[in-house]
Parts: sequence; structure tokens; C-alpha cells
Amino acid sequence: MDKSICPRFEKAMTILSQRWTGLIIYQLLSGPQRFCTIESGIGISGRVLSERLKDLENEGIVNRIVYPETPVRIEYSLSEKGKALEPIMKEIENWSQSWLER
Amino acid sequence: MDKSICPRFEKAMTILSQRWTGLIIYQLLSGPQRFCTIESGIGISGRVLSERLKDLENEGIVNRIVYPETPVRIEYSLSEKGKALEPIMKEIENWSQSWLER
DNA sequence: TTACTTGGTTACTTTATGTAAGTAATTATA
DNA sequence: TATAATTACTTACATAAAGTAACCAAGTAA
Repeated sequence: MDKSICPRFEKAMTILSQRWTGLIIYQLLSGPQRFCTIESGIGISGRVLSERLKDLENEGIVNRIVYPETPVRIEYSLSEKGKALEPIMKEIENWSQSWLER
Repeated sequence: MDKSICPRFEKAMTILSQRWTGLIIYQLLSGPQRFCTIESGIGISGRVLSERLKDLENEGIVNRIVYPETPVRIEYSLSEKGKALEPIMKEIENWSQSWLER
């Protein structure tokens, strides 16, 4: 009866429309970053950031690398799959510049 | 210290990362639709759809037109500002086709 | 009069998110 | 030696958002 939405598109939307996910990806587009940098960069709580990074890692969008320095350094970065989200971010940027007031 | 995120981009993200918002806009890209069509089309609850449509109307993204027929018909459609979101949806579609499994 | 339809709203439950404190590991400082 | 500092979390609890189901008003139609 109703033409249904493509499940892959729906899944992409489910990922991207989680609160903070977009901003985390946007933040990581400027390069690998550690937990506390992302946290203070976008104003997310540690509890939720931890949860989101795990989700994004499970989706294969984010990589997590541990450097056993002192104190330990853990770097989060975008995988190829994650970097491929850049055009979406660029379009959101374009739209916001054209249609939102300062 | 940390280069902060552009407030317009952040606002766009706040709008788009609300649950259901993306799917509602995607649904309306195929043309004006009434409440119950959107509702069954994306599987959102009436309570939240009502809330979202009000938000999107306030943002100037969605237009609401009442046709006093019987029973009343109310059509929701995308404004110019709303239609301008299409490139974002296309990019999400592209990404989902390239990177998500069926 | 009762029933049907649309586009909602209301009350209540469940889930998600925010807040603040706590933890483990490792080193630096008093 | 005890205390403190740092990072990357986790835990417990409070609040906000979303899901569910019942209800409502307006306007017919049977």
C-alpha cells in the first residue's frame, strides 16, 4: 500500500539521528582525537560519549587505538566508512549557512 | 582553546538529530502528505509526530495547510527551506547504499 | 441515534540522557 | 610514604524524551 522506505536508508537515519552522533563524527573529521577532547569539544557528557563511541565502533565507523603511555592515551578516529560520511556533513554545513540565521 | 563548532551547524545538527525528523523530511520530499500518511509511512507514534510537525513548522521547514473538507484534510509539505534539505538526504542515501549491508 | 473518519490530545509507562561521584592504572609531588 | 593528578571510563540516581493506548471534537453518513 505505502511504498516503504529503504531499510539501508532507514538504518543510516537511525545511526545519524541519535543525539550527538553527528557532532562526534563532525569533530573526528578534523583528525583523530582522544576522549576528553571530544567531550569538551562538543559539550557531551562522558556517560553518553562512552556509549556513543562504543556504538560507532560496533558500526565500524570509528576506530579506537590505545597508546600505553602515561597517562594512557586512547585515540578515536574515523574509519573509511566513517570518513565517507563527510559529504553529508558538508551538505549540512551548506544548508545551515544558507538557511539559518546567525 | 578548542576551536568551537559553528553555531549554525550546531543548530542544524540539533534539528536533524532529533529522532524521526530526518525520516519525516525524507517522507515529505515525495510530496505533500497528510498526518496519517506520514504516521503509517514511517511508523512514528501520533504523539511524537504531532510534536515534530509543530517544531518543523516553527523552524519554517514544514508548511501546514488545512482543507475544510469532510473529514478535514490537513496537508503537510516542505517549504523552500525544507526542500533545500534534499541534498543532505541524497548524501545519506548514497552513503547507506555504499556502506551498509542489505 | 450510533458510528466513522481525521487530526489530534491526555495520562501513564518505558527508555534515553544528564549529573555527579567513584574507579583503576600509572606517575608526580610534598 | 601518603597525597594528588591524569585519563578514560563506570555507576547510581534524577530528569527529559518517546512509546502506548485511550479519549476527544468536528463533521458527516447510515
